[in-house]
Formats: sequence, C-alpha cells, structure tokens
Amino acid sequence: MPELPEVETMRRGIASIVGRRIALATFPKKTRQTITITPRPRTLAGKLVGRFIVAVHRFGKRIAIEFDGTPNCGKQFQPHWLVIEPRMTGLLLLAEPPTPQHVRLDIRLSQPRQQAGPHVAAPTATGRPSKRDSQLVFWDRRGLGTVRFVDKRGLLAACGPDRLGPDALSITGRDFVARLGRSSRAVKVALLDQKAVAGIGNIYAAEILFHAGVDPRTPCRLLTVDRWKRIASVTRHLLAKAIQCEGSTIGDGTYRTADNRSGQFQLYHRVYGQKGMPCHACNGPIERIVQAQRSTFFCPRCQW
DNA sequence: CGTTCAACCTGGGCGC
DNA sequence: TGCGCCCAGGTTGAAC
Repeated sequence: MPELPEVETMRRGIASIVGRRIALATFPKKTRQTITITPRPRTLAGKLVGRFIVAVHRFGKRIAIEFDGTPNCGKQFQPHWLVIEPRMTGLLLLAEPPTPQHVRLDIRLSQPRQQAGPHVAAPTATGRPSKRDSQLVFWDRRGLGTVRFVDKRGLLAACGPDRLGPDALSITGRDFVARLGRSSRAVKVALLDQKAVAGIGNIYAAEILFHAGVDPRTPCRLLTVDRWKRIASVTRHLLAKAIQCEGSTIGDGTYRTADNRSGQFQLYHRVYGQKGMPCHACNGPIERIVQAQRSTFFCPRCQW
C-alpha cells in the first residue's frame, strides 16, 4: 500500500511523538505472529522501554523513529532507530486501529514534558492527555510489514545509499540518466527499483508515466535526456501534490492517515486501476498489462 | 546484468 | 450460502 506520499503522510501524522518517552511496548499475538520483528519481540520490548524519541524520519517507503543516546535509569544508551516498513497494508496510527487483531506493535508513550512559563500545552477536556496522545500503533492486516530496532550501522544497512537511491521527491533528470540511462529494463519496472530511486510504487509509477507521456514498456536506454528530465519533473510535482492530498486511499480503503482519515489523491488518478475507462486526455481506453508480475495501467495513445 | 517465479499473509470481490 | 479463484499499495531470494 503505502508508497512515498502515504509514508510521508504517516511521518507527519505521528511527528507529535517527538519529545516523548516509551512507557510500554507490547506485541499482541492473537493470530500467528508472522510479522518480521528483530530482535525478538520480548527482547525488543525491553530495549524500547524508557527510550526518548528525538525524531521521526522517512527513508523511501520506510519510517525510522530515532531515539537519543542519553543515559536513563542508570543505563548508557547509544542512539538507535526503530525502522518500520509498512509494505502492503501497514499503518502507523495515533487513532483507534481498524481491527484489534491486526495490531502488531502497541507503544504507550509517557506524557509530554511540561513546558516552563505560561504557554503550556492546551489541556484536554478532562485535564488529562487523551488516549490518542499516548498510544502509537503499528497495524498491518496482511502482516507483510517489518519492524527492526537498529543502531547506526543497522540504519545504514537498512536505509543507506547501498539500499536506497535518491529520494523521489528530489530526484533529477541527471540522477535518472546516471542510474538508469544505460539499462535495458522497461522504464516502469525500473522506477520501482528502490536502489535507483526511493519511494515510487506501483500506483505512482503508472501515474508518473502517464503525465510524462512515456510508454511504460520503453527500455530505459532508449529514453532521451529530455524525456528523463520530464519524468523527474513529473515525479517531484506529482508526489508533492499527492502528499498535499495525504496519499491515495483505494480499493478496500485500508490506507488511513495517522488520525484515521482517507487520503484524497485517488481523486486525481488518471490511469491506475482504470482499465477500459476512457483516457482523460484522448478518450481512448486505458489498458492493463503485466510487467514483472505487477499490473501496469497506461494509455497507449498518450504514452509512447 | 536481467527476468521469472515463489514466498511471505489476509481478505474482498466475483463467477458458479 | 459456500467454494474456488483472482486480485491487492512491497520486498527478497533462488533459479535460470
């Protein structure tokens, strides 16, 4: 599910956890606990409790919650990161999860540190922080997501330049030419390669190539520099617009923002999921083909 | 290098 | 109602 715009929306949606400490971490296992968690859940829970959150990052389609290295409760900590990959159906929520049985990680946060002076944080109606302010949940219906607790080395291995290319939000035509210019792969398949460019998934690859007017089957090495520039420009602008719209909620509506609202960018989709529908530009039928075992939607008249 | 396939999972939709 | 099949936003590793 989540591609760059959805993951960035998640990141922004949970940014209020910065400055809080983890009070409790549990890994519910009502069903078979198949999700990949390293280290093992019991060990990880122990490592998380007491840690202070200093930042929430996004690397491509991954979230990394950063913990500081200050001493706490007599222990000396190194900086660490909780790297979460939502994969197909993972969500980070400050709201009530859609179903209780697919909660994979349940984090209770300590209360925010009181600010000095008269401008303290607004109290809730009850005078206590609400549950929304104190609980962060990783929910994942299919259970394909992963959760890893890593040190600096591990972060580099999981999210470093050996694993992820330049972020799609700032990709340039020059980046594309350097990384894919001599490749014989179909351009749509190449856009999904996270080592080439980080953050593009199946929905946005289709939408980008529609707006760029490029046939998804085109071998990369046949694209001119101007066309790569066009693809890069469309990528930056389309993803920025999708973030403004808080991502795309499609199909069964699994994707939600951290406070449980739908994304809106699906209203702007032009080809994804629209096989047989008339193209917005030429009225011809949108086609669906399969590339690398995944659906590709495009307009054969507008994309060449 | 590249592609293809299977695997990891749950659940919605469809045809019969 | 139920069964069987296909489909789904992602990633990885094996085989060729």
